[in-house]
Amino acid sequence: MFSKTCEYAIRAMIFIAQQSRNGEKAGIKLVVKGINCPEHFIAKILQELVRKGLLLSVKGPNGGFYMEKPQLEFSLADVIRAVDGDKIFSGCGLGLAECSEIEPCPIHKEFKKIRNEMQDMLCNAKLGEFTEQLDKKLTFLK
Amino acid sequence: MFSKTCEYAIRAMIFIAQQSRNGEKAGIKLVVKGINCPEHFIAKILQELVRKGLLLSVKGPNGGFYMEKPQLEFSLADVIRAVDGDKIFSGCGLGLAECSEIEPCPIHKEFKKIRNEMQDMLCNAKLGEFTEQLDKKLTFLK
DNA sequence: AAATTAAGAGATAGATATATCTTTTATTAT
DNA sequence: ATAATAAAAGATATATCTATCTCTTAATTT
Repeated sequence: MFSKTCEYAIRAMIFIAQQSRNGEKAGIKLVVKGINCPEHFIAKILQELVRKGLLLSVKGPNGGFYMEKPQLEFSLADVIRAVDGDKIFSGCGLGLAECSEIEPCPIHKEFKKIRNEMQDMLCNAKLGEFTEQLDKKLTFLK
Repeated sequence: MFSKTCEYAIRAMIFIAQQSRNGEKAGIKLVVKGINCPEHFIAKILQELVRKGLLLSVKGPNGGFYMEKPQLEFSLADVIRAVDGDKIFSGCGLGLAECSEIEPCPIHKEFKKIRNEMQDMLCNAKLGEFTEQLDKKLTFLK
């Protein structure tokens, strides 16, 4: 569904959101421990997300990645769009370049319905929303 | 969503189903014209689908790919499973190996719902079902 | 039987995604 | 100021996906 990059990104962002809501910054090694992923790879991804403003960071001792109110309001859809672009939300299921209402592929309508549901779900899922269930160990990131 | 391989496979299979229902075999060049894809690449894919029994073929003059009743009954889900495996139907949205009801990722439930809808849709879409709308040029494969 | 046609099979090439390594820059603490 | 820390950046390696090429095998037509 999503690229590996995007999966790591979502998990890391939810993890960092959790840490941030609990008043902590997360260094890269803590992120790796928290979501179980390759260190250098997630580092690259987080760099990109910082550059795009979805995430904050500070260098040096006690540095790390963190979020403030505005970042905690970003949705999973925002993360996905930043990493994978929006082809998952808008592209044709059968890969047709010209697929549209006017020139639809055979599953255009059905696909659109499901994609819209997915998009709604992902747009409504804010990064800061997952903290409690994670703290209570009702859900997991690794 | 699906791999390029899978997109080509679905389009080719729907195209061949259309030809078959209209009493024709489709050679590889006709398939390429019908769905606009790389010739050698789709050839490989169709080989595989023949091997797996989702498609029939004959060599030599007037040969080509075709389907009979049983093949026309296969669903898009069958094609997808043959090409991409069933990770799309069963894998965790965030890539967790152990994700399950017992140890769910934060979006397990929501994802499952959408995936199930997609699976239903793809299981109910039989290859032989698209012929009429394609013949009438209400839908398109390229 | 010979020539032609078209799929099957295997090998190779190119592009993209995934992962790792090294060096640099910014921040903090001493 | 200096040393230590941690992210940023750039370069490189590996794997997988996508695409192409060549040769072989099977079937048909003449």
